[in-house]
Amino acid sequence: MGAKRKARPTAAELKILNVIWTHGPSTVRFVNDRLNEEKTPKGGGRTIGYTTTLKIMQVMAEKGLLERDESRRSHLYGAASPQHQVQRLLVDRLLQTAFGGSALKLVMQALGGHKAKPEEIARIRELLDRMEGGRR
Amino acid sequence: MGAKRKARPTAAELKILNVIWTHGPSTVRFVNDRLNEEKTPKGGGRTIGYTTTLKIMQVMAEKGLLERDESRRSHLYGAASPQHQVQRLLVDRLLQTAFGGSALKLVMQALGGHKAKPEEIARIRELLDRMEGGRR
DNA sequence: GGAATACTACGAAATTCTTCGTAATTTAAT
DNA sequence: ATTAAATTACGAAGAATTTCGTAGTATTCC
Repeated sequence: MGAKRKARPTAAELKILNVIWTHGPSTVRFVNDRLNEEKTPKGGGRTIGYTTTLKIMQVMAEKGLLERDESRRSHLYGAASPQHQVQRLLVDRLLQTAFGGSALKLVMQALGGHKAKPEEIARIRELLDRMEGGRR
Repeated sequence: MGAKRKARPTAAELKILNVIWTHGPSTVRFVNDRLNEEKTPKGGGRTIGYTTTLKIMQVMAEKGLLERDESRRSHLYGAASPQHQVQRLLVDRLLQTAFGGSALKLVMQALGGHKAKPEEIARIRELLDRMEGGRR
């Protein structure tokens, strides 16, 4: 057992995880560049310092959110848990803290505020069918 | 100007909001009692101090999350925003930070991990029907 | 080799969140 | 009226998060 705690990623940590989930194991430099190339529609176009990203990623490795490969000069950090697992954790957390455990209400909120594409709606219907039918 | 809109409630603040959403405008004493009467199935049954709850609620009033009625000796705190509005905010935030804006994926996660009751599934179908413009 | 470059390690400041202790004030009890 | 109880105000400590600066170490380039 190494890093199996229920570490909940913070906002900054999630941004980093998103980069790594998208691009795979990455160096600090790469992640920092991705974070900074985001457009800032609002005035605050502040760039994140390299050592800031470094530090957070080091902390994440300690927490068990990332795994570090030190075999090369520039360490490679990979996600310790797959994206869907962390998403599940966050959804469950939100479910408990803000929706009293009612997945239905959460779903209604998620769908209610966005005009889902017909295709998405179809996908959800399929999911519902499968859940109901019990076969799969 | 004093009450800022964008205020996102923290974990502790959300617990307080849940009490107030459920019971309506409440005193600090009442909220604190509700928070402490929760059973802690696991070891850490530590009680929250009265002044802790008081302080957080005062801060929440400053942030604009709660509104305070000082007409009586024991101040009454009410929610500044309806539950659904805050839920929407939190869902949107999660959508952006962890699901890349895809409501579909969030919904799949929310539904995937829970055996929804047939009734809930039916409700969601209704919602989908309405989203598609009533016809189908 | 020596200078410039790139990266990690370390520590600490700044912020926010959470927690209380203490003092002051008001209400209730005796 | 005095004492006791309850409540608010204030401030501050502790913890977690986010931010860097500086120093040290390795790599690359004349």
